[in-house]
This record gives sequence, structure tokens and C-alpha cells, in this order.
Amino acid sequence: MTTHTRLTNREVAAILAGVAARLQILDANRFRIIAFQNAAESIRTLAQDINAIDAAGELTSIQGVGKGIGDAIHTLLVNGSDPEFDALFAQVPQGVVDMMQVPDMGPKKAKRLWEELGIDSVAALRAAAEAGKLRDLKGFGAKSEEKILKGIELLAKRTERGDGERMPIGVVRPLALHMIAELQAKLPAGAIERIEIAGSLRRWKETIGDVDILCLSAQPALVMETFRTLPEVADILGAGETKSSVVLGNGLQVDLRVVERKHWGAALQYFTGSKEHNVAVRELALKQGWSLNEYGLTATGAGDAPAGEERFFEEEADLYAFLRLEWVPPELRENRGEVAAAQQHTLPALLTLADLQGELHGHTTWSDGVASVAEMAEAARARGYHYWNVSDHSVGLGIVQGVDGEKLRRQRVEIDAYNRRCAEADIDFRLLQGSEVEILADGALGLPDDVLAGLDVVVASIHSAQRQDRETITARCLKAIYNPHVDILGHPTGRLLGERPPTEIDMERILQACRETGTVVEINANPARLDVNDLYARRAVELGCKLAINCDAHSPQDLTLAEYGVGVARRGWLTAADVINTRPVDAMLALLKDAQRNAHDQP
DNA sequence: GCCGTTTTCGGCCCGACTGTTTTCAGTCG
Ligand SMILES: Nc1nc2c(ncn2[C@H]2C[C@H](O)[C@@H](COP(=O)(O)OP(=O)(O)OP(=O)(O)O)O2)c(=O)[nH]1
Ligand SMILES: [Mg+2]
Ligand SMILES: [Mg+2]
Ligand SMILES: [Zn+2]
Repeated sequence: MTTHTRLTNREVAAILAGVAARLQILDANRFRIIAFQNAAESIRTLAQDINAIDAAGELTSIQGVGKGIGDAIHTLLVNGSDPEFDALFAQVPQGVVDMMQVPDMGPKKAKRLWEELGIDSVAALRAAAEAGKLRDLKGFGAKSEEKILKGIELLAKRTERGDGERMPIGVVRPLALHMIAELQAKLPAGAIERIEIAGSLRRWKETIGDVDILCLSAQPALVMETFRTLPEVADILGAGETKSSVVLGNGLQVDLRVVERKHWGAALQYFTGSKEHNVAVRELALKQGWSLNEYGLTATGAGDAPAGEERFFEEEADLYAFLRLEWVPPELRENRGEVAAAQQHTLPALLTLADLQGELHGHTTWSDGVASVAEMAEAARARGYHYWNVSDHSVGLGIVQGVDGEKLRRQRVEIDAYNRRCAEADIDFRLLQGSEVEILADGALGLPDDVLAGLDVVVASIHSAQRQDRETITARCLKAIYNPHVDILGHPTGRLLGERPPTEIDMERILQACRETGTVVEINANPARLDVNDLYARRAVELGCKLAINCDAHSPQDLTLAEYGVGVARRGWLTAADVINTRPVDAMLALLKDAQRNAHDQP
């Protein structure tokens, strides 16, 4: 019996991060601080509910959670608070922690301003800087004040955007590609030998903190000068000999690093990250007697090579190979087991965009799509697909004109006619007829079973009453999953990146039910959704589920979004075998039929 | 505070850029 509300993974992670921040300000042991940061990050990126893990007594199985932090989390979950954490939170005000969000304001500066000038909020910091009160402090000058004011402005700009400082990959990626194209166009031919996106964008993370670009050039100064003067650049944060940092008008930061050829391999490895992956690889290198930085390896003397001996790598793969590691696809570089797998040479063969044979969720003018059935089919064929499931919305969705049984009968005629034309022209393409059937508030579906039975592939999803409590919305989806006509659970968590948090749905129970019934879990590739995300995708496969990658296209252009879904899948360690729409149409349909035959009654 | 195909103790990644530092700390990548 608990009297407090259940803490989410995100909330527990935030508390641990808050502890780490306060320990930083109090100048605690730096490894203790890192331990709390690591535990926070680990829990933030956990696919399973921390309460369930605690209930199973398995907290210390979480990477970075040992006895100390494990016990504290347990106390937190059971009592709603932990006395030692409470003391830390009472000791250092939130406002002082908030000050560390200001660029160039770290724990040391925040501590001194707090202790020596009593500044305990970003607002107070701004006032003091504007009044010129900071320059009296040793180590601070007029420039520091200026920088702090600029930093506060930048912070405000970043936080006024919905979700805070990170932007969805779907927004950032086109901007980054555009900047690279501009750079290449503005520079003389040959100035850029190689240029590549690095950082979280190369790893296809769903949100991007900043863009990182690596460039190989014999004229670094020219490249960076050109970069800093691109039209979209609003401000220059830093400009040194090897790297520059700028801010665009929309608040997005872009970092450029320029290197010479012999450093390319190590530099790309470094700049791709993640930080946690880099640390893991560098620790492994040390065990082999080599110190790794962004230039290459230097022997420490602890191994066979004499101390000071250097190794350089023109290609990233050469560096991994030297460390006796399989080359790690960037999407896996999150220190979630990939380094160990690379050592064993057991990394998964990740699926690729080219593996997709068709899609199973998309819309036409029969509901809220902007193109006809034939137009969408042509677009799908142009993508190299061999099938596409017409899954217009069912009735039950307020604003959208739904497709009922009668309309489906007429739509079937149109689909059959298109397929007949393909067959006559000997074209290996087939339209399927389905529905994106609404899971109504009580778990009933927006179409009757006898109508669903006549469809090829049924996607069930939620677009309304998304604020139901955890038990209600989970039971609602379970009911749909156990309907034998439902083939795919569409965008299961309902989140919209930067706009709407996921519903309270218990994904562990949902995924277990999907595995039980053979219901396929969707990776909705629309970059506003990316739902399920990488973590749930990986968990789904662990539990034995199959997945489908769908653009949920409402227009022909939307089909280009598939690459974002593939990014999620690869980050979830998925192979082609895990994703049903990598199969030819008949094999894919046979798989769904099998699941239907083996369907269980809902317990 | 966490962790272990060399360890249950003794490690824990490494460098660029900035400012006022007169020799390097702080912050960030
Ligand atoms: N070895 C090492 N590499 C780091 C560290 N911090 C950052 N890096 C590397 C790996 C990162 O992927 C890369 C770019 O840094 P960013 O701060 O931009 O991080 P990243 O792009 O991964 O995520 P983001 O979405 O920008 O927050 O630099 C560090 O502390 N140590
Ligand atoms: Mg970045
Ligand atoms: Mg960066
Ligand atoms: Zn849809």
C-alpha cells in the first residue's frame, strides 16, 4: 500500500541527475558524481518499468546501479523519497542547479556565485551580470559577464521550443544535409576531401542536441571560415584551429571539426560517439596497452609496443580492427552491450532500408491522405516496394472522415482493378487492403469483426482518449491485441516528439501480449512519432515479438521517411528477420495468418 | 559509487578552447 504516486523511470533518472548535479556543486568525489550520472542515464534509457524491476529485486542488474544507488532507488520507490537525497536537495537550491544549464556555467562557477554573491537562480544571475557585479570576483571579467548574458539568451531561445534543448531528428537532419551541401558549393573543388555527419545524427538518435560535422581538408582555416559565414549562422560560439561552433537562427548548435587524412579514422570514431561508447572503447584500448584519442593510438608501455609508439588509421574500421573489435554500426554505439558483442564478433546484421519490401500502414484520399490509391501505389513502386497496404482510418475518429464497411467494399473494387493492371503488365507489385482501425475508449474497435475479417492487414491504433490512466489504457490495447483480426499495433505509445508525452501504457505487458498473440509491433517511421522507439523495439525482439516499419504515409513524399524508421530499428539491434515487411508479400501474409491461427483467448 | 575472460581493490577517457591564468582551471566536446 503506497500513499504516493508511482515514480516513472524518467522521474527516478531526473532525481539521480539532480543528486549528481548537487554533488558536483558540493565538489564531491568526481567518480561518485559520474556514478550517479551513469545510473541516471541508464535508467532514463531503460525499456522496462523501474518499479517492476524493483519488485523483482533486480535493481542491481541495471548497468551502473550497485548496492548503494540500488538501495536508495528502492527507498525512493517505496516511500516516495530518500532521506539522503532530500538532504542534498535541501542543501543546494534548484535555482543553483538550473544555473548550470547556462552554457559555460559549470559547477565550479555556479558554486562560487552562489556562495560569494548569493546568486541562486538564472534570473538573479542575469540581474547580477547586467549590473556588472560579477567582474569583482576573482577569475571573472567583463567578458565573462557578456558571455553569461549571451548564454542566458541562448538558453531561453532553446527552452521556448516545446521539449527544451533537443530537437527531433526529422527537423535537424534536412538542415544538416543542407549546410553540408552549401559548404561544398561555396568552397573551391577539392577543398573538402571528405565530409561526414557525426555525433547523435550519425547514430540516428530520435532527438539531436547539436549537429556534429567532421571534415577532411588540407585547408582547415578556409573551411571553417566558410562554415562560420554560412547564411543561416546567427552566432559564433567558438573558433579555434581544429574546430568551430556556431548557432543557427533557430537555436540549433552546429559543431565542425576539421582533420587531416591520417587522423580521419580515429577522428570519426571520436566524433561519432556516443561519449559512453567512446569511454568504453578507450578503456578497452588501455587494457591492450594503448591510449586512444581523436588522433589515434599511443602505446602506454603496458602492452607489447614500446611506450610512445603511435598508430594512425585512415578508416574507422581499421581502428576497430586494430583493437580486435568488429566495426560497430554507429546506431549501436551507446554502450549498451555493443563493445562486448564486437569483441565476440557477435554484432547483429542490422537491417537496411533496402531490405524493406513494402509497407503495411498508409493513407489515401479515402480518409485523410492527400493522394489517391493509384498515386500512392505508384509512389510505393517508385521506392522499389512490392506491396503497400491501404490502411485508411476507420470510423470512430472525430475529425477524420472514416471508412466504413460499405466504403471498404467500394475501395476494394478500386484496389482490385489496380492489382489487375499490375498483373497484366507483369509488374511485381500488389496493393493490399486494410484499415487503421480505431481502438475506441473501451477497447472496442471502430469496425465490426466481420468487416475486419475481409481485410488483408489490420492496423489498430489509438488517436483519442489518450489520457486514460495506466490500467485503463493498457487494458484497452490488450483487448485490441487479443482480437484475432488485429495484425499490427500501430504507434503503440502515442507520443509526439516535442509535443506530447507517451500515454501511460504499460509497454511490458503490451509487448508480452503481442508476443503471445503474434500481433506485430509497429515502428511508425514518421519522425514526429518514431513509435515504438529504439528501446521498446529492442525489448520487443528480446521478448520474441515481430515488428513492422511503416511510414504511415499521408502523401507520396511521406514514403521517403522510411529511413527514420530504419534508424530506430537499427538502434534497436533489429535484423531483417525481426521485421515482417522485409519479407515478400506471400511470406509476410503467411506469417500473419499463422499468428491468427495460433491466437489465444485473452486471459 | 561501480565494477571484474588479468582484479573484490584500485582503478575510473582524453583533448580543444577560453579567459586574465602570469602557468592553468573550468567547461565542453
Ligand atoms: N571521448 C569523449 N568523447 C566525447 C565526450 N563528449 C563528447 N564526445 C564525443 C562523442 C560525441 O558523440 C561527440 C559529439 O558530442 P555531442 O556533445 O555533440 O554529443 P552527441 O552528438 O553524441 O549528442 P547530442 O545529441 O549532440 O547531445 O563528441 C567526452 O567526454 N569524451
Ligand atoms: Mg551532437
Ligand atoms: Mg557537439
Ligand atoms: Zn495512420
